[in-house]
Amino acid sequence: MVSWTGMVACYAENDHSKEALECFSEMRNVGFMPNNYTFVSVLKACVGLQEIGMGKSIHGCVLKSSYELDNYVSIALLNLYTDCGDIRGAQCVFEDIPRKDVISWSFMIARYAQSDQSEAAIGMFCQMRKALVVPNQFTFASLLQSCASLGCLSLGNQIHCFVLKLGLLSDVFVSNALMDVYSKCGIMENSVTLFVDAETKNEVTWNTMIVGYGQLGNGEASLTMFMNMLEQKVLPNEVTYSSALHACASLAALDPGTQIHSLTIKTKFDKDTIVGNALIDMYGKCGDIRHARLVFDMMRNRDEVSWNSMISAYSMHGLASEALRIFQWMQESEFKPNKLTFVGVLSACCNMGLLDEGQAYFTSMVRDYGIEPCMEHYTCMVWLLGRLGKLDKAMKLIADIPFHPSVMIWRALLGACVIHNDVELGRVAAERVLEMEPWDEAAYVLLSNMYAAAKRWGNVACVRKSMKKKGMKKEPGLSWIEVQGNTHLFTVGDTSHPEIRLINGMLQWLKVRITREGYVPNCCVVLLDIEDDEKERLLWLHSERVALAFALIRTPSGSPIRILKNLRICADCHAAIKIISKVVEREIVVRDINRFHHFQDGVCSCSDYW
DNA sequence: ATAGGGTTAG
Repeated sequence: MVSWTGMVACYAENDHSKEALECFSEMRNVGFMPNNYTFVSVLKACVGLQEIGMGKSIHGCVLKSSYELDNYVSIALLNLYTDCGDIRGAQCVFEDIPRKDVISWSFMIARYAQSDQSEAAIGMFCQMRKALVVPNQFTFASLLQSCASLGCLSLGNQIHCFVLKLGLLSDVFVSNALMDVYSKCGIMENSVTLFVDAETKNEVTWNTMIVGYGQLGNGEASLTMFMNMLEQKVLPNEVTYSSALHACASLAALDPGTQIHSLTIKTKFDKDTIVGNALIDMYGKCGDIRHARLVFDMMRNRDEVSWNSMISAYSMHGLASEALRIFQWMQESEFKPNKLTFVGVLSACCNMGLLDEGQAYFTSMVRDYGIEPCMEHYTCMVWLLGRLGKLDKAMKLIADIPFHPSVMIWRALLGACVIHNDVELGRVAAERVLEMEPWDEAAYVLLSNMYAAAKRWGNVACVRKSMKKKGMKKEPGLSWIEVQGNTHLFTVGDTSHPEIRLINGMLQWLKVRITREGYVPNCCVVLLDIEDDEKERLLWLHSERVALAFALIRTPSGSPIRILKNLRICADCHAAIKIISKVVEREIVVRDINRFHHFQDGVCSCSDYW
């Protein structure tokens, strides 16, 4: 009997699952009784072959055998059930274990945590404590994972104390998991403390910090962590690279992003699907749509995220036909469009004002793909209708939304009202926004702009007053560019730059040149109660123009210029930059709060619809 | 005699 068992075990251990199963059935045919070790080995082979049915029949054998459910066999069974997604089956096996030890408890907690059943994982831990079983580092690592995904700080603190009491903080898995809890709860200070005090650090330790900062929107800190990690000679893995690229994307930092891309090529991590997806996203968000597409084309193993990222990237750049071509191609591939795919597709239509197409995709999404529209889909449709001036239809759509409209929906409607000067509806939209987010300064500013456009200066003053009462200020218009690794930031009428005299000279020259090409200042965009020549002067102080002038001085001729700004680009700057792109023969990319504009040869990729 | 469990990402 021992030799039969030894054979089954040997096969199972060495990845010969098929032979293990054959050996097991032969053993039974010749009438030998399997023991615990035989069961463990053959169950392992079943999991390896995904032979769930076989596994369950062996479970039957185990129950019939004279052995009481052994802890080793029970773990093998738990593994079998959870591996085929039958966590309830596993729970039943677990309940029948006569003497549950720390390993069986920890196993169940781990599997609940991994299958997104955080509450169940925590429930198991409570039962475990009632059963007076002492948890170990494995238990805590899993428990903390659930705690992190729930973002439950009070529980995290309790577990932290417990960990300290048991002296388990020195375990790198436990301290990593605890750091993650604090970062998911938004308390990076605590994560930093743990990070600094950690006895042992591995690449996961660093990744947890990089990801933590990234998810809290602190791209700079995330990138700094990444650079420190390189300095400390800790080897990055695919998680590191994808997260660092994500930070670059959030900062629209093309240079660091490109450098990290080279690092991934050197280390071969560029072949990783998730890193590839992060590269598409990074290039897209940094304004380099051609490289985004290049990465997409070179990818060996795309997943749905790759397709979605490419569609969204094109959409962000106003290249609706490219976005829709990728969507078409996706449908011909093995991947099925999901919710996020349609967010990309609809926003592509939205960015180009393709009303019929947008409506058709919206209908098809529900009818052909069975996807229930979510808030993002409705936001696209409201903006699509509203932007085209169909404000009543947009309003009707909002009324038809089966759930409570989010602040994004009202913001979209408000934006459309501003463009079409619908003061009354705009006021309603602004009120809704401010009900939900009383500190939304953009809503106040848009409302005030609308009143100003209608020359209702009394209302303007009123809005300004209520802002002042709350101690809120208008978000200043900012533009920035990256030149040789340095970021240069400009505000409206900025005179603080050391090279301001050169910049002003360049602006003067540009003004003369584009006036000769037919530029006429559009003073309507200056919403102040002042004279036209003063308005004209103010237009030339807009931050994007100052940034552009600086870029023309400080970047090599012929290279593309990338400008980032925090607000929507104004109509006059748009007109001016179009002509400038022709005069200076440069490609000028401007990313405003919503999207990218590619100016070249006197035209913009947005076809003047934005 | 011998066999079992864990963290990070789009």
